[in-house]
Amino acid sequence: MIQSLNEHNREDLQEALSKGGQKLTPQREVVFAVLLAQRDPPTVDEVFNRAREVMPGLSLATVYNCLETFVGCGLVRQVNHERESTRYCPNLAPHAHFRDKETGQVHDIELPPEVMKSLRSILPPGFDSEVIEISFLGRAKANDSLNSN
Amino acid sequence: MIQSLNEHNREDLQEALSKGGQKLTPQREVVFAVLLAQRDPPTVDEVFNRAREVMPGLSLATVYNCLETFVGCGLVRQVNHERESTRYCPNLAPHAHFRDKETGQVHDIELPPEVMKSLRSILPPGFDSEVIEISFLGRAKANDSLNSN
DNA sequence: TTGCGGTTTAGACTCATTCTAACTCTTTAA
DNA sequence: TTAAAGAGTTAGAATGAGTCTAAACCGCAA
Repeated sequence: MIQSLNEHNREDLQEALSKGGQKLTPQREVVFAVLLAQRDPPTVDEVFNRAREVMPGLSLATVYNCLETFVGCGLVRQVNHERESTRYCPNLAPHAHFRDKETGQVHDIELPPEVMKSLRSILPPGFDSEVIEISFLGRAKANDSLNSN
Repeated sequence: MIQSLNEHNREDLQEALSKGGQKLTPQREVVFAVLLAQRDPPTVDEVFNRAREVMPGLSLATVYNCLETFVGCGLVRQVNHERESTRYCPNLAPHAHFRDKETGQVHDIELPPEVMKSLRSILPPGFDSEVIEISFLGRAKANDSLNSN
């Protein structure tokens, strides 16, 4: 079940939004709370359904808007896997994603700085990259609850 | 302009297809030739348009079918970038993709074995991965024709 | 109180991709 | 030689994630 944001998280959200010139709204609070509550990370549709339990009038368009706003403010990251629905994850530390072929679950994989460095080193001169996306596809045994929060 | 396949490439195609229990057809030859002629790598639509110059009756559905068949036979790789149209690339050596933020061009980046190894090493025990996708987003100066073939 | 800008809403729209059913071609069987 | 079967191709309809649009809403400043 989705709780509302605690003081700390609300302040973080507030601050990040106002830095980006955006306001804190009830809808944005709920959507953000959903993201923090269960870091699947969820698709827009999943966010929508979870948020509606708390705010039944919420519209899908608003969920898209909120998530886009969060991305713009650097609060969450988009995660794409092949052609599947985009997922949104509030983990901002550099990390890769592992997608379980069988269950479809997505796990965060920590990215140590030396790996990041070796990745950056393979770029030919003249290539400058801001974003690196790494995703694994495979099978994960047992460890079901690695990144449920 | 798209040339037809040379002996060597036709044989490769032929062999890969029959290994996968598939036949060589005129349409598959044309689509494969398009992929080899210009390794953008192209979207389905681009393949479709280029192939139609040579085979005007070709249908979009067939292009989708051919490409899917090639992927199944291990002849080409799908490349996804965010939510953009899927691209198809005949480079099977392990490589990452670099997408130029400004031009939208996609460049292949070679992946040295030691980088592959260090990537694999960050997976927690129990995680087994067959496919690793790495994509950079950024800016590439000047070197426009790095992987036009 | 009125007006304004930003936010939210429902529903229409877009567009890549998939599905479907008819058609063609090649091969095998009679 | 024809018939039946099976794979491949085709056009067009269907799907579904995401975007757009125009109207309604809300908090705030004049």
